[in-house]
Amino acid sequence: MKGDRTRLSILERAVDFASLQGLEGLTIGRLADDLGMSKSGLFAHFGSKEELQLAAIQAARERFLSEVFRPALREPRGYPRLVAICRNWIAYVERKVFPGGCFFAAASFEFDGREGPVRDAIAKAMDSWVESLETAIAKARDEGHLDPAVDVKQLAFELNSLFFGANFAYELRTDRDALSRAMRAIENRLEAVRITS
Amino acid sequence: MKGDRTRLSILERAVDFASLQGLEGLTIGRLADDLGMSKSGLFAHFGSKEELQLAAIQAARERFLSEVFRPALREPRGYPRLVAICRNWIAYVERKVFPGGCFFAAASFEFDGREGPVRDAIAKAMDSWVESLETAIAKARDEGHLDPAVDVKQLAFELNSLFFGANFAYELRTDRDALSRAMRAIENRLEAVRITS
DNA sequence: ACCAAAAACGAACGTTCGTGCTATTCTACG
DNA sequence: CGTAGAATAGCACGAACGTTCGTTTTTGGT
Repeated sequence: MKGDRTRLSILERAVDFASLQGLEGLTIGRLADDLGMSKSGLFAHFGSKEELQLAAIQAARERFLSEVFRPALREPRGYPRLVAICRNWIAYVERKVFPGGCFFAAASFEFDGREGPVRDAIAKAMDSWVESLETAIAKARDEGHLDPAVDVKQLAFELNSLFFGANFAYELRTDRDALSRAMRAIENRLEAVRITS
Repeated sequence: MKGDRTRLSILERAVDFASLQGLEGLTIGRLADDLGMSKSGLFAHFGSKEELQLAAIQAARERFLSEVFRPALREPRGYPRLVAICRNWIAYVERKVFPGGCFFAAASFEFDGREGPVRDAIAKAMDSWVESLETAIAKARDEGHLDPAVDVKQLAFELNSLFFGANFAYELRTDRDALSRAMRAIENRLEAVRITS
């Protein structure tokens, strides 16, 4: 179906737009103009702005997974894979996978004070991401690469915080050193609980 | 002047609104309704929405300083003051000084992809905040409370990242443990470079 | 108590928003 | 090919947006 292809290309642009202007600032008229199509033609693909937002979140998730998470699965289980996830995250900001910086960091701070399905979808996506991080840490521990006493949730919290801090300093403050600083902090934190036999 | 009083009460509400709906989602009509005054009456105080946003940023800055930074000045210079700043930051999220979570974290991620005076004002406010953090660290080092070899910018980056991570987990994920986790990470990080004589 | 100045109001502007409808164009299968 | 059904366009709507303007109310010094 042609509609499916169109829908996908709409969502790709929608995700880019949203990373720059926010999910609420994402507007059907501007998006349609940018794609050279009519408001109503675009609108018909989703039926409501909320559905467009929800679809954009899923599309962003897909892009994120294929840029950050899935490539890391090529690395050996345990510590190497955990480090690869972190490295990929930093690279994902540097390569501007989303032109306005991390889509999910922006969406998280945009919707944390609101209610409704969009907020819930973002919260769910972030829960799933943090959970993946925790799983990667737990696997590294179970493989004997990390101190068995490591606090999995605590470490995942700290790594994720560093990701957000990196995105902030890189995007808003245009601090060129932000990403290397983040990577250094991550490596130090991981080395502290690493077991090298 | 009565106008000054009105202006201040407008800004207090504007800042609360913005922390919930974003600085762009902050709307003159809704704000006027909420305050029981007319759109045009409110508008006249600022002359444009952009001026309202800029004034709201300054008002938020004032609230932040008096809740987080200034109280810490009562603590002795050096390590105690640095820890007080961190503690106050965590408490400031817990006490919901801004009802939608940290105003500046939200504004940073909302405007990092944009251009113009509002973005610049936010960037300036954040530069100044990070600088204050760096100064507090440098003072603690100079007082002999921290390892003289401590990387000031690196440590400030990491502390700030943990603040953002705490706000994220507390507000979006409604993780009750987020703040204690952040505080634990901060304390561990500071203890690692502390000099106890 | 008066009166100029300051503050607030009410109505309207042009624009853009999301959303419905109906008509037209395209697409893909028989 | 032809044609049913999908895809897109066109147009209109009501609401909300920021903004302007002329008028009315309130304020505070004399």
